[in-house]
Amino acid sequence: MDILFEDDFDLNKIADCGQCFRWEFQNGVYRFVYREYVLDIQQMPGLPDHFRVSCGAREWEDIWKNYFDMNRNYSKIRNRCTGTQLPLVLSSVPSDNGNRSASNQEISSHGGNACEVITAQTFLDRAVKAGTGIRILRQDPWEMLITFIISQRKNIPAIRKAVQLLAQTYGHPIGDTGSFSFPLPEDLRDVTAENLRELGLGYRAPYVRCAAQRVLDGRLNFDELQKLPDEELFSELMQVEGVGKKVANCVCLFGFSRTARSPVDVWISRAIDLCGGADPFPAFGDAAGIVQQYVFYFMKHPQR
DNA sequence: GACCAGGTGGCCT
DNA sequence: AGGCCACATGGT
Repeated sequence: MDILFEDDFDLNKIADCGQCFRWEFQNGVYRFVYREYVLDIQQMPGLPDHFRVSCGAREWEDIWKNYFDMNRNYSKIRNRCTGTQLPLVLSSVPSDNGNRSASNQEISSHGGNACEVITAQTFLDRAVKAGTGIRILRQDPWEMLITFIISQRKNIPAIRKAVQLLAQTYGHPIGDTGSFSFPLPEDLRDVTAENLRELGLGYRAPYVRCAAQRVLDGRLNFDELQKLPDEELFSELMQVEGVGKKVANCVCLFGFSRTARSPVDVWISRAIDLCGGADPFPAFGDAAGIVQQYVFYFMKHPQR
């Protein structure tokens, strides 16, 4: 089935902005997995708004439209969040080191860093522009909890590998797609922390074991958590061993679609420093998490 | 072979 | 409340 998207939708950025670790890319086609569903999706060459998906209209409406957060207007949010007035804080950011002018190459080859001084708002505006096309996926809360527990002190390729291994080992094949489901708490009922260590999870293994146990014995109930306001949801998630502020906020944002939450990791922490030291994200209210995500992408792709 | 990665919990002032 | 530190492992 072919679809025309009117709003922001850049598959490269959606996949590569550090929110999702279960996508694959092959021959121009992206694959996403949600619970028992697998979607292959590709942008039609030369037609930026046209996409071809492997599912029919029914599955798109029932599953994937929600997964891709298609009921939210991202271009409107971008317009509302740029050009606003923040306190004037000057910061030096590395300037466009992706260009290939001879003089810049010379500077960087001698270890020097060309910098320019801009305001925090200019920095944020550039980040939003660079991240245009990102959408915050509505992923499975349990999968987000485990994934972001695993994510701590790992880089993104390592997270992808660990999550993939976890699915291959304790999930199950989905039809004949070659993809695997993410293991449910029941799938981990008889899996020990030692078993999980064998996957290379290191000190995170008992955290994953503990999270599964909390769901199995009813102390963690995702249907109940859905009903809680942001702050209470956040505190409940913080009760899980190995879940601190950052992971709890990631689960709120990516698993419960709480876009007012803005996780602070090492990259966002650097961005906050560039903005003068005060966290600028909460001021964006319900869009805080979305702006944060644009900035996270921008920090990792400064040349765009 | 350093250094770092979408951090957290515990212990110390 | 805030500053250190160990923690397991793999990517660059």
